[in-house]
Amino acid sequence: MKRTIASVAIENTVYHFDKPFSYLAPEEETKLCPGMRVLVPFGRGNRLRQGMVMSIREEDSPEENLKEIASVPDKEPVMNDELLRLAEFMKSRCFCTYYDAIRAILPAGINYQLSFEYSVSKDLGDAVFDLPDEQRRVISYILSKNNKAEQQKLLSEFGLSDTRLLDEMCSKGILSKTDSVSRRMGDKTVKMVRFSENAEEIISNVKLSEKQQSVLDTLYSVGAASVKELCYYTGVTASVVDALVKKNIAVYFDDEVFRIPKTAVSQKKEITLTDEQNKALTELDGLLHSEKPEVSLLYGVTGSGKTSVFFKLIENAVAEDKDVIVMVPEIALTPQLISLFKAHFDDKVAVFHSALSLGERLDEYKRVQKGLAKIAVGTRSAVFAPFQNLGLIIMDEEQEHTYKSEGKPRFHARELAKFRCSYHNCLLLLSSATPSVETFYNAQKGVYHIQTLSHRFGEATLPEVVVVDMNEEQQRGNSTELSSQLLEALEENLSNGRQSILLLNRRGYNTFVTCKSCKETITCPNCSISMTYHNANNRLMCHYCGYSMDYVSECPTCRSHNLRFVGAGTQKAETDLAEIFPDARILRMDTDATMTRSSHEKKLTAFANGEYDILVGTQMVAKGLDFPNVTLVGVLNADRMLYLDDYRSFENTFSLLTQVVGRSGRGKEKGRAMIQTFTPENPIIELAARQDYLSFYNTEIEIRRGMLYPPFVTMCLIGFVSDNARKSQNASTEFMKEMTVLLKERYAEIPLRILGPAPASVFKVAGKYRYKLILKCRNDKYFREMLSTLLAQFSSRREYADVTVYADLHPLNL
DNA sequence: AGCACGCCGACT
DNA sequence: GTCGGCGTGCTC
Repeated sequence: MKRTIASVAIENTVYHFDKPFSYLAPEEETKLCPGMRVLVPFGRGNRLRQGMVMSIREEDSPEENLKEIASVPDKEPVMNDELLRLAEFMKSRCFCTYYDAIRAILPAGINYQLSFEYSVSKDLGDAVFDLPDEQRRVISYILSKNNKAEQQKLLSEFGLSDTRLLDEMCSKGILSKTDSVSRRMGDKTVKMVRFSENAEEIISNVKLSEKQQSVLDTLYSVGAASVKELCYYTGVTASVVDALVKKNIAVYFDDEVFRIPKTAVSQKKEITLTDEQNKALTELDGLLHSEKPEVSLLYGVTGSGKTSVFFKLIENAVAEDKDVIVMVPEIALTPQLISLFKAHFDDKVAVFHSALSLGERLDEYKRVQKGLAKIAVGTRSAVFAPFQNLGLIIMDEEQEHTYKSEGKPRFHARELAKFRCSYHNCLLLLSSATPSVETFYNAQKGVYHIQTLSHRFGEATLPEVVVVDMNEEQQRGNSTELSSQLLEALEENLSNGRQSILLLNRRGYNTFVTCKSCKETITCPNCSISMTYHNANNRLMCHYCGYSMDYVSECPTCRSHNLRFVGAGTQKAETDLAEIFPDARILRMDTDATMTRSSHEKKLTAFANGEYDILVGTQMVAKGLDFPNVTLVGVLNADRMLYLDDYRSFENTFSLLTQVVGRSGRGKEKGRAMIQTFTPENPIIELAARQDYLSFYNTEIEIRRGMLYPPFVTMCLIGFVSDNARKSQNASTEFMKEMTVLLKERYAEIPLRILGPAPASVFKVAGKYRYKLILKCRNDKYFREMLSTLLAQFSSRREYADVTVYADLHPLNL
C-alpha cells in the first residue's frame, strides 16, 4: 500500500543519535508538508516528543516497524525549504542537533510546551484514608481542578523540587499521567515589585527578618523596582522578595521590556552622497544585480558615512521588491539607526532582537513571513528572518564579537549569512572601519569585493590624538587613573560646554581586594576569578557567575583587617571625577545587573540632549555613537586588553581604540583623543592613534602567517565541562587519544595541529571545571566529518556521561 | 538523555 | 520464589 513517509528531526535528542527518523504520515491527514511541526511517539515508552518534518516521500511498501505521527499541530509550515536546509547546514557546522538549530531559527514563543497532566484514578474508595496527608492534599487539589492538573502547577503548588512523589503515586495506581501539549505562554517582561495597598497595616502587625526589612527600606526609597535591582542593592536572593509577596506586603507586576519608541521617528531626510560614496554605491548596485552570490566589504574610516551608502543601497533593493536584512552588533546602542529606518521605510521595517517580548517577536516574525515587512533590522538573530526573496544582507561593524553565538548552537552570523546569500544568489555587504583580519585578507585576495571610503563626511576631520605616558605621570607622583593632561582637557571641555567620553574597560569600583597580611586575593567560591568591589551596594561581586557577598573589612583567609583595594573600575572613575569636577554632570554606562536596555537608551538620549557633560563607560561607549558635541575622548587604560593571552588581542585593541577615538569630533568642531598607557612604545597604540588600519593589517597579517593563526588556519575549540576537575581533565586526554587514533586510521590526510589539552583560560566557572583542546585546522568537510564522528562516539561513552563535550568553530575565547 | 529490559543478590 | 538494584543498549 502506498503511504507518505515523513523524515522527522526530534527534539531533545543527544548528538550521537540525532538523525532524521522516518514516520508514517497520519492517514487522514492529507496535506502534511515539510516545515510543519509534529508530535511523534518516541523510544520504547512511546512518549510524545515534538519533531520537525524535514522532508516527505511516498513509498509503495514502507518498512514494517515504522510508527505513525501522533498529531500535527501546525496547519501551515513554519519553516520553508531554505530554512530547513539552513538547519542541516548548522548541524554540520556547529556540531549541534537538528532541533538545536531549529530552535535558533524559529522565534521563541512559537514553541509548544510538552508536559504531563495528572488525574486521580476512579476506584480509590476508602483507601484514600490510609494515605499520607500530603498525598491526600494532592488528590483533593487535582479533583478541585476538574480532575486534570499540569505537572508544573502541581510542583509549584506543593513546593516540590522533583516529580518523585507524583511518580510514586502513579506507580501505586492512585494517579494516572497523560501527555499534554500547550502553547508556551507568557510574554517576556521585567518582574517588578511595589507595595501592596494595605502594606503599612500588615507591616505593623508582622515580624520581619533583617533581610526582609532591608528590602522594604530600599523599596521605600524608590517606590517600585525590578526584582533584579532590589536583589542587587540589598544582596538578597529573590526568595526574600517572594516571602514579602506571600505576606501580602508587596506585589509583583510586569513591566514591558524595552520597545522601540514610536515617537522617536525622525523626519525623513533626503540623503546626498559625496563622489566617493556615489562610486561605492554604483559598484555595490552592480553586485546587487549579479547572477551569483557576492560578498563585499565596505571599508571606510570612522565618520565617513557608510550608513548613508547602505541606506541608498537598501532603497534600490526595496524598489525592486527584494528583501533586506540589516544586522547591527547591539541594538540598544543604535536607537538612532532604528528610527532612521522607520522614518525612511515606515512599516516595511521589522525589528528583531533579544529584548523584544515573546509576543512581539512572534509578530515581527509573522510580518516577515507574510511579506508585510521587507527589511529586517536586528542583532545576529535577524539572520534568520524568514524572507522569501532575499536580495541583500548587511552586517554593520562586521568584526564585532556579538555576531558569534556562544551558546548552543555556536554559530557565527557571518557564516549563516553566506549560506543564505548563496541560496538566494544575493549580496552580503560587510561594513567596518576596522574589518576583521580574516575579512580584509579575503578582500585583498579578491575573494570579496571591496569599496573604500577614505574621507570623513562633511566638514568633520579626524581627531588629533595624544598618547599619554602614564609612567611619567607616576614618576611625577600622580598615581590616579587620570593624567594631568586629560584633566586639563576635561576642564577645558567643561568650560566650553562641550561633551567628553571616557573609556575604562572594567566594571565595578575596584577590581581586586587583596589582603596585605596573607597576600591572598578574595576570589569567587564558584569561579577562579577575583571578586570586584561595588560601592553602589557595598558588596563584592563575581562578574562571571553573579555570586555576591557583603563586604566586610575582615580577610576571609587570615581574619586580619588589612584589606587593600586595587584596580579602578567605572564606578570609581565616576566618583573620582565627581570629586574633581563637582559641577560636572557625569553619566556612567556599563553592563551592570541593574542596567536594562531601556535605561541604556534613556541615558544615551539624555546624553545626546546635552543633559550630561561626561560619559564614563566600558566598551559600549566606544561603539557607533554619533554625538556631534563630543570633542574629547579619553582612554583611561589602553594596556589592559592589549596583553591578553589571545591571538586577537592586538586586533581587538586596535579596533576598540580606533572606534572610540572616532567618537570624537564628528561635528563641525575638531575633536581630540587621549590614550593613556604604560607602554606608549607599543606600535598598536600608535597605529590606532593615527587611525592607520592598513599598516596595522600589514603587520598583523605577517604575525598571523608566521604563527599559524586565522586566516591561515581555522581555530576550533573542544570544551570539556564537569563538576569534577579530574573528570574533565581525563575526558580531555581521552578525547585527544581517540582523535589521534581516528586520524591515523581513517583521516591521515587531514592537516591539523593540536594544542593541549589544557585548563580553560578561566578554569572554574559557576562551580564547573573546564578543560580545552585547541585545534588549528582546515575547515573542510573531511575535518568536520572526522570531528562529528568523534563527538558522537565520545558522547555515547557512559564513563564520561557527566562531562559535557562541545566543539566550537571560530571560538571567541581560546 | 530517558527508558525498558535483564541479570544478580537479599529477602518474606 | 520475587522484589528491586543497577548495568546495557536502543531510540523510526
